[in-house]
Amino acid sequence: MPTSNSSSDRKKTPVNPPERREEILAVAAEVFAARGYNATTVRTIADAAGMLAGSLYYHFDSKESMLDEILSTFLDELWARYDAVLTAGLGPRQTLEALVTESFREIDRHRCAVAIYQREARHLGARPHFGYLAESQQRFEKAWLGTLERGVADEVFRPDLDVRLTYRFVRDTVWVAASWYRPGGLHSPEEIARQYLSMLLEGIALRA
Amino acid sequence: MPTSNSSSDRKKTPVNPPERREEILAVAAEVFAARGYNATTVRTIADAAGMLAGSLYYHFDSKESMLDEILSTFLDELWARYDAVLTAGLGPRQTLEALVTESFREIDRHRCAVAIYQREARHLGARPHFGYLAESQQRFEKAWLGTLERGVADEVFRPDLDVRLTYRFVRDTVWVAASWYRPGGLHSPEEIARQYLSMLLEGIALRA
Amino acid sequence: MPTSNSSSDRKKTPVNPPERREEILAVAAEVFAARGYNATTVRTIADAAGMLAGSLYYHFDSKESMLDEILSTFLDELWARYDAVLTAGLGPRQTLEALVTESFREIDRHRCAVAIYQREARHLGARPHFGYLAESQQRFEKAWLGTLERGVADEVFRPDLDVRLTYRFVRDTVWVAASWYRPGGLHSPEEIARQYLSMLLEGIALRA
Amino acid sequence: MPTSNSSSDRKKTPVNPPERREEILAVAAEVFAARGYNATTVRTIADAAGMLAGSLYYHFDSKESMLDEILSTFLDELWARYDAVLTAGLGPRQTLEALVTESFREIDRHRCAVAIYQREARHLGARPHFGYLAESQQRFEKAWLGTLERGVADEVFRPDLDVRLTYRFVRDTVWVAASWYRPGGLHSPEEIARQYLSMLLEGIALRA
DNA sequence: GATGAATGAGCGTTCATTCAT
DNA sequence: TATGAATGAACGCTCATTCAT
Repeated sequence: MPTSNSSSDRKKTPVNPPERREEILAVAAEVFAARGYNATTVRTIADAAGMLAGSLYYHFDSKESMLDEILSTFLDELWARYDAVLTAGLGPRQTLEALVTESFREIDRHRCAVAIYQREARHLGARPHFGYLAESQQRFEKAWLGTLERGVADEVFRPDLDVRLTYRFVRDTVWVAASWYRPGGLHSPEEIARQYLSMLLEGIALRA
Repeated sequence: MPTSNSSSDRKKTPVNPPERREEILAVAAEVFAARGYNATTVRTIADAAGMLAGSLYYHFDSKESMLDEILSTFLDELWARYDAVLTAGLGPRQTLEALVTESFREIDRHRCAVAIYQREARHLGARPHFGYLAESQQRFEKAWLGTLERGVADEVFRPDLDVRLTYRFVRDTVWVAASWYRPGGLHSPEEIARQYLSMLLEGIALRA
Repeated sequence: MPTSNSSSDRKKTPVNPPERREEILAVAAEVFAARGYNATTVRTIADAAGMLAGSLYYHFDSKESMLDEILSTFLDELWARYDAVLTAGLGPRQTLEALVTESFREIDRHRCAVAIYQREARHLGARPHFGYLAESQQRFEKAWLGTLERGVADEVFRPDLDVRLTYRFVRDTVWVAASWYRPGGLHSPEEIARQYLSMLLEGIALRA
Repeated sequence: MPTSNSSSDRKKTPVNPPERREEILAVAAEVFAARGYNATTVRTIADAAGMLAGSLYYHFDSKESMLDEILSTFLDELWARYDAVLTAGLGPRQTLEALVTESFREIDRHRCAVAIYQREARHLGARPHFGYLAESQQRFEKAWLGTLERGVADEVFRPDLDVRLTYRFVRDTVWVAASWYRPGGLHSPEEIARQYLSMLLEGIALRA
């Protein structure tokens, strides 16, 4: 189908300026993820983008606005996927599986943004402009905790589960994966999700 | 009564220097953990320690040397405990249980150091002076990976386990706990370890 | 009617370039006067002129060259008027009255240029390119001082006058008026001149 | 009188640290007055104070806080003197004379601050932190305008006076003097005041 | 004539560090 | 032991200016 082909081409050939912004943003995300936001200088970003520090300010208002755009773009997409899962009318186990899978997929697509989020969300959430980070955190907790609780109520998860503790364990394991995951490596996001879900649901002990 | 005298002196007049050092170090660990090493100024540490920034340099060579001492003290103690477990001749499941338990205990004792380690180890490991971080990382991997592999070989863990992936999941879940664990909270380290091990070994799904 | 036709064209299509220049110059003068030369960015001027900063450089060599043109245009006109007065063969009192009146008229016509001149002349005079500012200052002093001295010699001004001091007082009062004068306000330039001359010549005290 | 002598000495010998602040402030005022606040770099101030730019921040929060301290110190003193005059129960002519004299004295004491005030007050007044500048401006107008109006009512000033215009003329002449006055020059502040008052009250025209 | 994108110098400010007292 | 004052490098950012299109 040549039509869909040319439509995807349109996104890859550098026809229009807006792409420069996103190039810079990708570079910035990479550096923020590698060294931390505070430890990253705008000169480092500019170097990596092949320009001078001052030139960044033609495209962005500030270093912080780059961070903002990286994080909010990521969260917007994440929540689009999560909401699709949460409104699909799945049972608790299927919901859990879908959330885990989407999470690892998101790490695949936005590895840097996730890593930055992990590192900076807590202290950034305090600043008024980044209030959406704290909000997201709460929606997140509600989604996961609710799913676990529903699973216990529906008797698909163990009745003796400490759901708060379990929520934390799961949340951490999933997201921290951004710190070691490399796209194009041995495991696809779906494979990682499958492995993790197997461990989480069935445990690692061999059954008698 | 000379006993009570010397005891009250200890709090008012600086009898023995080592204590001042450790006070400062504890304060430094607290703020490093809260705000990140780079985002922490020596003035913040000094303020919290009730002195001026310059005065810290009587006790320490540099900001980095404080970080160094915090991390190496923690790792020394961690490895003392780990080595005790690893040389105790336990089976793989008991070894795993003991390592998890010791890890949560270590988080309880050195919460700040663990949090700092999590945040900074990767990029610090590159600097020659902090080579011991990378070394520790490797010993760590060997201990956990070996235990998992031994468990699979001994048929106490599932044969279909991807041990590398499992290692990463376990390592992350355990150590990231430092970011939310609060000493003196609802759960003791041992309780948290028990809950996590139950989840890890048996899974969260309800058995038929 | 070709006349009205060409007259309306002049406002819509850019027939002759010189007009664009002067539009920009007027805009620049306005913002230089309002915020000071140094505090004015070329972007501010360009915004107000409805173009991008870089585009200004098609019309002008530099920000400084705009300032230069504003000030020299103003001084050229000022001196044309002053010279007309000074060569008219008037007595000292009439000369003084005419200079004061022409000065307030000039403020009316070139308010911004006068305000800029007030603010920047002193430190600009040092730069070689703006030498004409210092020259103008000297011709200015000669004209006013000479008139005052002639007035004392001719016994139309008080013999106990400190002419240097009087010169400064008069000069300052006249030119600083540019900072509060608004064209089209309550008082015409001639009315202001009349009031000031009345005060200057007769004093404000009520005579017995 | 040795007592008054030693008391003035106490201000010149550099005994205590607070004086460093004021040295820097004096230097900053000098440079602000000479080149304008915006055009002055902190490096210029630091150079003139014999230190590096960063060192200024040990003594002051910011460049703006230096400006603030310069202006508010000046205004505090000015208003102390003005209030003394205004509450002394003098007649309008004596009040006018006293205000003019105090103003020139203030120029003598705080020449730089006055020059800075002249240049920057208008646009600074807009910023909330410098609201006191606008307030001062209003008190100022009230004091002078009131005195002139009282003088007209009491028939010591001419009945045909446009008091608003006269106020502006007087205000400008007095304060702009800061731009040419040099302490220790030919004329004392009192002498300048006497000359200006003579001109203002009696006029410069020779009486028949 | 004007734009979009970049340059490079310099700005106000921060901060780890030093050192005489 | 601790302080007060300074250093100097680097930081985020601004801005006059350039230039291919």
